[in-house]
Amino acid sequence: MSLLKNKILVVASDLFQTRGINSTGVDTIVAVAGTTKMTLYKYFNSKEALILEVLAKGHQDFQTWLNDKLTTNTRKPSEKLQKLFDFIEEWVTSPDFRGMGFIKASAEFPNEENPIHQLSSEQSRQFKQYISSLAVDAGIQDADGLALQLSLLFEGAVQAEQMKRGSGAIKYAKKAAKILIDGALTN
Amino acid sequence: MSLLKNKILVVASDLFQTRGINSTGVDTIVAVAGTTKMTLYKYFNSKEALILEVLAKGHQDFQTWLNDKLTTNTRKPSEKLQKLFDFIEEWVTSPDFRGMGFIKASAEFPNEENPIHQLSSEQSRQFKQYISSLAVDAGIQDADGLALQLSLLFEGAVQAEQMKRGSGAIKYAKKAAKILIDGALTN
DNA sequence: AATTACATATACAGGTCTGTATATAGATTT
DNA sequence: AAATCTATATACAGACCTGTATATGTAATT
Repeated sequence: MSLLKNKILVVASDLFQTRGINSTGVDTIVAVAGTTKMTLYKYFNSKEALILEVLAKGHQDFQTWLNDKLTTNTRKPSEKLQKLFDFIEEWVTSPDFRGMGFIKASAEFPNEENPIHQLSSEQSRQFKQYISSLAVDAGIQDADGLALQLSLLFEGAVQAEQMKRGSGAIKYAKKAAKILIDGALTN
Repeated sequence: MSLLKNKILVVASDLFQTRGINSTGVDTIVAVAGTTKMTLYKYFNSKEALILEVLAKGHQDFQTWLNDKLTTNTRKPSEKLQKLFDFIEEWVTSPDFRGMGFIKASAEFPNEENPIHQLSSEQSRQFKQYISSLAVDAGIQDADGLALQLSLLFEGAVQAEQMKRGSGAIKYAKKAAKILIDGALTN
């Protein structure tokens, strides 16, 4: 991928998260990225296409990062589930944390027929599915149910952290997750 | 309050939730409300002032509704806490449900210095405080901690329901809430 | 009947937005 | 040296946005 294209994606992602998607014009993006609109529209057919790529990249980066963390630092399958929120905490409390793309995007584009909303919804589904696979490996019966509950805690904590940095919500999300996981494991 | 002003508030609230705040122009609002911009700007100094009033009214209506439900249908303090998510489920699954105002608003206005963001943040804090007071009455030690966890579940479920109607997230949020509450009560 | 209060109708100023058109500069390749 | 590729610089069309100015209508009150 072109260096410039990547720069545009990185800058756009940051601006979307910190200022909102609709509030961020392409003029601002190219100014911060140090390029021009002509170049942006060479790599992206429209602003919507740019948004979709930003979302896709953000989700992919997060999933890759999380999966690497889990496979590198755990051995037993049940361990993955229990350490999940440790890594999520690491991610949320990092200074670079800017929120979860699909959460904000779905709020800014509430219409269910909007492509951006649909991608957000799909990413949320995939993340839940990923947690569910961890739960299945850990031998949990209602894996989808637990995955849904954990993803609620996750999305709630990210939401809280987006609303007020340093809220400490993730600490309590972690505690709640532990209770729910332990309960599901002993059943 | 003037009938027209109320009509504008109701229409604006609905449009903000279903199409997004930034994507909804005042022209659309007055067209749907069956009035004109002159009237709108007589009752509201600016679009921002309208947004703030819509948020305030939405939060007040919800809090009033919830509090009435709880005081009418419960006797013991601990009962309130346990029935909390029953009424939240009733609210979320109602056909009129359009999401929680402050969740979407904080996503569309991420800047912490923005008045709309600040009001959203304050409303989130107040709701958490309300749950905490229920927990205190129920004799729970770490009332604030449990309240935070329950509000995470709540915001996560609302987020999930906004993203995909009929996701059933609230059912599992309810189960998770029961586990957390029971655990906190027996400590 | 005249005044007052409220709402409508319409137009527009000034700004911002997306997306494109045109011309230019620099670097690499042939 | 000429051609090609990539990016820049700049301007602009067309649409939409907020907020206001002006003129008109209509109902209630005095």
